[in-house]
Amino acid sequence: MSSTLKDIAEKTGVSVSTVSRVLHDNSKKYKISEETQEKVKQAAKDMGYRINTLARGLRLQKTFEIGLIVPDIANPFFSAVIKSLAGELRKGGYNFIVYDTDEDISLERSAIKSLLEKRVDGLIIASVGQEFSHIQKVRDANIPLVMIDRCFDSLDIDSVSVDNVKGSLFAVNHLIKEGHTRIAFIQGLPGTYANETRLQGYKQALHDAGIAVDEHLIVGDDFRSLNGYLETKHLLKLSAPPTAIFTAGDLIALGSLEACRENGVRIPHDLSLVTFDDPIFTSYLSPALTAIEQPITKMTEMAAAMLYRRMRNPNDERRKVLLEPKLNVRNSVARLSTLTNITHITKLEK
Amino acid sequence: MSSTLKDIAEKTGVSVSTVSRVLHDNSKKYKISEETQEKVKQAAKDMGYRINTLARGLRLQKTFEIGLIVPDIANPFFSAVIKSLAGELRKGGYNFIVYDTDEDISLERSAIKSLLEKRVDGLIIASVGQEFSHIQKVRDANIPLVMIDRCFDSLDIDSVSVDNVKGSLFAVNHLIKEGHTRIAFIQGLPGTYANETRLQGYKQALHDAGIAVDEHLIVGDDFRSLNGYLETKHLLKLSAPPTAIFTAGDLIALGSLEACRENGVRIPHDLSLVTFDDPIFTSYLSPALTAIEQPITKMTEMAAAMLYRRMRNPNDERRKVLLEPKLNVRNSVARLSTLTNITHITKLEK
DNA sequence: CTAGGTTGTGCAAACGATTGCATGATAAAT
DNA sequence: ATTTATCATGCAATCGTTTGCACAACCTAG
Repeated sequence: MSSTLKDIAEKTGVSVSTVSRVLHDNSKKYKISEETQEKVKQAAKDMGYRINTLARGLRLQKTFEIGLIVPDIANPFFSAVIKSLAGELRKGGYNFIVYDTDEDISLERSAIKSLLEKRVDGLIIASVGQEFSHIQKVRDANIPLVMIDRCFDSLDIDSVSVDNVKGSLFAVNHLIKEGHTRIAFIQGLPGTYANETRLQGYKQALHDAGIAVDEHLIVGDDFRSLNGYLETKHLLKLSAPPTAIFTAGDLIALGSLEACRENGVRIPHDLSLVTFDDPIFTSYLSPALTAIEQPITKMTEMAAAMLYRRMRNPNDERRKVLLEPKLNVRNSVARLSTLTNITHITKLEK
Repeated sequence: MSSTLKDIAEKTGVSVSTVSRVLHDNSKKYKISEETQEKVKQAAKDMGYRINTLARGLRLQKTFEIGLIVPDIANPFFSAVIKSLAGELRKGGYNFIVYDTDEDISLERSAIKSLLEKRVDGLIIASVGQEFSHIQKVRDANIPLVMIDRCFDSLDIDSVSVDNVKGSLFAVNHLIKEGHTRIAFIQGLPGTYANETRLQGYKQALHDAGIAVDEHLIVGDDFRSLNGYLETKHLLKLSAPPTAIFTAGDLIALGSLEACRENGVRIPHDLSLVTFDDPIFTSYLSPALTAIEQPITKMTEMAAAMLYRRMRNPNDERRKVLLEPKLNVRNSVARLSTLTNITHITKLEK
């Protein structure tokens, strides 16, 4: 179907080299005559020439492809990241290939393997977390790599993420300021960077306010909505239920909302809710959720910039960037007086 | 860094062919001795061998990659489609590469170009719509191709999409049954398959019920949320505003919700709302939205199956599959009596 | 008239893998 | 002892591009 340089060379009676230079070089460097250029270009058009990037990549040892690995494409946060990154990389002349690991570390490993086999020029990874030997290998193989959103403190790798500790502090302090003391935390996947740092911020906020951490109020094990649903049901059944819940991610919050609605628990009247992440729909929820927003555009701009830098200078010192999160106050948190707190508890115990 | 077959051959003292056969063939066919196999495999592991898919693809004229093109990754509907398709294709031994066209036909063209240059084995396209000469070219070049969600009636190409006309009928009939007659339609991008078919269903439902189509109630030009916001504001200002709005997509509905909230219009009390698409969060919105659900899993299963079939038998007759949509009734539609209708209008005119 | 420069083009190797067709070495059969 | 299978492996071409080097033809300056 698709013709090759050789086909065009035969048709026009010049050599393959010349055709290549006309079509892909800035052919001035080789001073091809106008006449030849025209002839070749015309033939290329007529014959529907289409460069073969496999051959080119093989020869050049460069593919102009960046690999991108995320834990969950369907998570609005990550789909926003992908979209934004796509634009960013296109500007730089790069294409990219996305892999979704479904929060599964073994899929993450095989995604990395696939991408390296494709000889991508660089990698941007939002890792599942938990474990990083496979990522260290990429680093050691000197393949340009930037971690985004999820990273490893103990690993010397370029990374850009939001200051999760600070985000949790914003969220929990807000709740405390509104009079809450029994604040539950529904976690995401334990052992992951995002989760551990968010948990750390949660604990620190309580600690700073002189509130004891109650381990019964720290629940959950997954960033998906089912986890939020189940754990909220569980929390509501506690003999001393929380007056507020802080969720580690947007999907968890959705699950939590569903559980509340099923149980007739009104937010914020009966229970306050704050969540990490702030996708487009939070402000349309019932009620509009108070949430921690991450600066996605800034994140992807920085990630792309860092990757370019690393591709140019493989041996610069590595950097870890922490960006500032933002608290968006909406209508899911109620001010708590001791009185309403008590009636609230009694009501739930019915 | 990464070693090649040649490196391993030199190290182990056998030929490149043998190494290749051990590592990639089911090496029984060539009866390589156990001893050699062990030696080669060990060396491969030691030297960190990693196949070069560029070289392999070049030689085999097959890449095991499928290209996927969607109009908007960040649209929950499409991110669900991508996710689902990823799993489906993985099962078949294929990887895939996604391009986001941002609802821009020129980006769609260049996405196709890129993917063909990468020599993907097949293409799945959710086209922006509007125009299809570039798609016809793919077809004519005999590259396996399936259209998903968005397709062209006049083009003989495998496609799978939901029955949009029927979806609109479900939605609008539901509104009519609840007593609505002034029903507005906020469109997506005009000229696209999804939009035109949904519009057609809208008109047909009104027609079947003997309600005249009022062109003033057909507004909008884009599938994004800003469109929903602006057009809703516009509709609310009409001297005879609608009692119900049907939106052509989920993001439009979000924008519509925002406009209503800003204007103090309560849903469903003051205005009823139904939308096409039913992403995870619709049931958590305020109020939970009555929506038309598309069978995403079935769509992607069929798309993958059709693509495999086309890759095997390039000349089978082409098929167009229409899947059944589903109406999910929630709380965004109110039953309308003439009386409330009037008070409603008066209120809005304040 | 010759040394040296410019212009326009081609040769051939290289990138890394695959595979049909030998081939040489044993083993089995006549 | 000779033919015939079977086994294990190697040779070399091929996929489509890129690019350093060579070279022929012409021009220019001394």
